[in-house]
Amino acid sequence: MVSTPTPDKRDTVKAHGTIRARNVQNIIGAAEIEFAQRGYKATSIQKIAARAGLPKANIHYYFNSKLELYLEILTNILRLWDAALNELKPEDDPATALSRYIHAKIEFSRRYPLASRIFALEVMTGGEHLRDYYQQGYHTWFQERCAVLQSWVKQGKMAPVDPAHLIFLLWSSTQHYADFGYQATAALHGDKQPLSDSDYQQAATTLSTIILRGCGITPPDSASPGHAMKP
Amino acid sequence: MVSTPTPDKRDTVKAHGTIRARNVQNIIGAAEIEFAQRGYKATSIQKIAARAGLPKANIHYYFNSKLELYLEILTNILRLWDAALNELKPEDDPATALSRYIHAKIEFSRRYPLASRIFALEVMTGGEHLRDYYQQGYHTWFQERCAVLQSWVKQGKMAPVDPAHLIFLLWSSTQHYADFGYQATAALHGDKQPLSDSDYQQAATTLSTIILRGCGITPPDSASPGHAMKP
DNA sequence: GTCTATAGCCCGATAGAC
DNA sequence: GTCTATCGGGCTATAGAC
Repeated sequence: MVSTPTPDKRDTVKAHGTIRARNVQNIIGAAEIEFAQRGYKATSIQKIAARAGLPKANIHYYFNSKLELYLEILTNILRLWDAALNELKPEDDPATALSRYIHAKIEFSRRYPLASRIFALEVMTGGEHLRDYYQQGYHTWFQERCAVLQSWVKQGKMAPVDPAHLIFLLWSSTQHYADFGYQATAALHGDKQPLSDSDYQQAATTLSTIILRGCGITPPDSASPGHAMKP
Repeated sequence: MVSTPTPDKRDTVKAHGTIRARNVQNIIGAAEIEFAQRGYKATSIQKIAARAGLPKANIHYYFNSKLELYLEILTNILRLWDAALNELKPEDDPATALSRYIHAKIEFSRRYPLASRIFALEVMTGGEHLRDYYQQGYHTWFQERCAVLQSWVKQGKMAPVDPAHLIFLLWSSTQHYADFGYQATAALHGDKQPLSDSDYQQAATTLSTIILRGCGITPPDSASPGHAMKP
């Protein structure tokens, strides 16, 4: 899920970097599982090494420290994280744009629950390693995203709702299926069988239905095209 | 926030238990802060003792192990956690019942963010200490709660939506302000000033508006009493 | 590039003086 | 009831043989 870190000794060895790349990927994959299961501090390099099938000193060979490995993973998550929201534009039709956004986020929860959980654990434990990220223009970026939703309200495309809290609603309701997947499974199925594809589909359509109607938007594929909306 | 654990030596000392009770409360309060900040495994007894202003051996005097102290706190949270949802009854008017539920959960996030975060961290890291709780009738309890919402649908009190996913939506959207409070603060205010009372009010009214309208329910205090609803 | 051995630290838990 | 001292163990990180 990431490019190779600082290359070294390009000349002495054959060095197409294939061994390095393979090991780095292996370590990152194992680390994602472990960090998602316990959070940064409670995860030991020993466990990561065991999952990767390597002696733990090898982790230190590719990543100078536990923190460096963690930041490598966390930074990659952040890069992906806000991409979806950036695609919302003032000229969009909110019916299709919001519905697509909800389905995309649910799909993200289904496919990359580890990334979602690593991010959530980081935020919930104080976001110590996100301080720079949040202080470098995050507030203004968020305001710009709110402005897009606000422009839909002004154009009469949706009912007047607080854009910031609507965004929080979109985030929380969709990420719930990754972050609280264990609870959702226990509630829905009781047993250990994980959430099925149809569970995720049902989640996406239910959320779309409620949130779009809640914003006074007629769903794109809905049956009743003439549902009224208050100014 | 809890009763005293196993009492001992009731006879030899004066023993109104006032010293014990005070120390236990002090330790639990400090432990809640620490567990909420880092999760169970990453929290050390040393940190708890430091925050409580005691030598760490004293924690072991009142609680035999770190796990016992943690379970004491976690169990108390669980006791409170589902009380609000249990108050929803088939004969209720969903407009007032759901609105009240949303406001109550937001208020809970505002007043007890530590409890919410401890619970969330526990679930997200696999719920190792919740296994008994989830396996002892949790599934059937959840189904009963869904049945209440389903009865509202059948009575024509609200639009047909999947009750389970509606409950997930209610949980996730309200707990978001406790669990992701740090992110919400960064997004709304940029600076370090925490979420204000008016932020929580705005959250509650926005969520109520969207979710109730999304379920085809006319808000209790709303202006238009005749808003139509699909069967 | 790989792996063993170990230094140096912090942890949970306990013993025992006061 | 309180607190110091300490044991045994797991941790991050590094040194150095192969």
